[in-house]
Amino acid sequence: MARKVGSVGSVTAEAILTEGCKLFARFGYAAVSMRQIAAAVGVQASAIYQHYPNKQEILVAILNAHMDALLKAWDDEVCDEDAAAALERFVRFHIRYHISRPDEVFLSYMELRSLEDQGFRIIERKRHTYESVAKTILRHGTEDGTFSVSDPHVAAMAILAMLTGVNTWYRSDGRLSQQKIEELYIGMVMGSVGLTAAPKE
Amino acid sequence: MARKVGSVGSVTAEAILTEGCKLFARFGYAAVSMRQIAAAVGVQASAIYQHYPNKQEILVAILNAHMDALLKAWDDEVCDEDAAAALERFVRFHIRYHISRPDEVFLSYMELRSLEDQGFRIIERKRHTYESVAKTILRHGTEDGTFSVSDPHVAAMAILAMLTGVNTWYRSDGRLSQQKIEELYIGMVMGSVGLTAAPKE
DNA sequence: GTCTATAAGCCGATAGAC
DNA sequence: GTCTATCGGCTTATAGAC
Repeated sequence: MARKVGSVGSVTAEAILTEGCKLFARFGYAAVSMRQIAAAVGVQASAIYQHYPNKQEILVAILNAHMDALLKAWDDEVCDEDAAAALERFVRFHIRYHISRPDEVFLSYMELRSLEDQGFRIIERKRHTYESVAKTILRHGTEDGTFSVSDPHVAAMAILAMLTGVNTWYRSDGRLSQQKIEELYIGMVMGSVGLTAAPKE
Repeated sequence: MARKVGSVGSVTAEAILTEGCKLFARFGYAAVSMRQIAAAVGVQASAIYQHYPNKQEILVAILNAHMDALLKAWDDEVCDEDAAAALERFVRFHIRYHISRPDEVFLSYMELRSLEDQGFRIIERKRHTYESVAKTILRHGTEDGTFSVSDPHVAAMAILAMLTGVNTWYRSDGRLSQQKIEELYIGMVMGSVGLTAAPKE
């Protein structure tokens, strides 16, 4: 298991995040020891401190990377279109992205409480930025008369919770394909903002 | 702090659940020590073992009591009515009940992973029973033509996630009254199952 | 960059006095 | 029913060899 010779630091640093994410999601931040993470990576616990100053910074790095990747992925996807098409695109994007990273998603919802002051503020702000994506789509669609929404903020929070909830029951070998799930949720989301028919089909 | 004389065991047993719930919700099950719980109750750690055989059983007792109270509260509320009225009643009930017990709700979603085999199965089953309440309302309403729902199971999970999500942002001193929140969510839920107008107003 | 060894302290749980 | 005292084990983090 020793990798003393020929080991590459950046590989270890990356593996610490990958294995830490899996373990934190499975057992909870507080329940996972540095020894457990080290064992999963294939090094001794003390080697971790070459890459992260303490356990807390591992969690911060995982959540930061997740939020940055999420925001970047949406930036790559977004384009100019009407409100209904934008909402449909967002629903598909959110479901697809969140289903593909269940551990990171679970962590970023459940372990915010394990973050200390500065890390908490940074992650919370990035989360808020992502929530604003949904809120902005809903506000624009409401202002131009496409949607019938009383409170865009509440509607955004409701829709985000609904979509993220897929992760609690989705199984890749389950009854429904990802495509089918996207369509079911698009139907419900569109209905919830006052649109009766799906924009396509 | 000692209560050696005149202490009543059942009061301590109850306080352990109350304080344990607060602490577990705030810091996570694994991060809370028996000493912390004991300090919050006002006894020494060893006194806890008079009431619960170990830490795990405290968590099980908290979650069991929560699920039993939730199912009982719905049983007291339910009555014979049409599907739209039943769904509206359920939405109001779920929001009201969950807002009033944020710690228990957070725990029952986040610390399922901290439960060992038997406790997990018991709690999971009670959760499933509660999910069936929503599912049954949606299935009946779909069968009699009230709702337009493609998949009652997915719709139930989506609606439950949306409603439970209120707890992530609700503040009792916030912009919106509980009454107003219920109405906003009823509007969105009704829309998501294909009903355009609210049954009242 | 990773190792071994270790410091200093908290953990869950138990024994026995009152 | 609660206390004090304690056991063995595991924790985060550091020091110094290679």
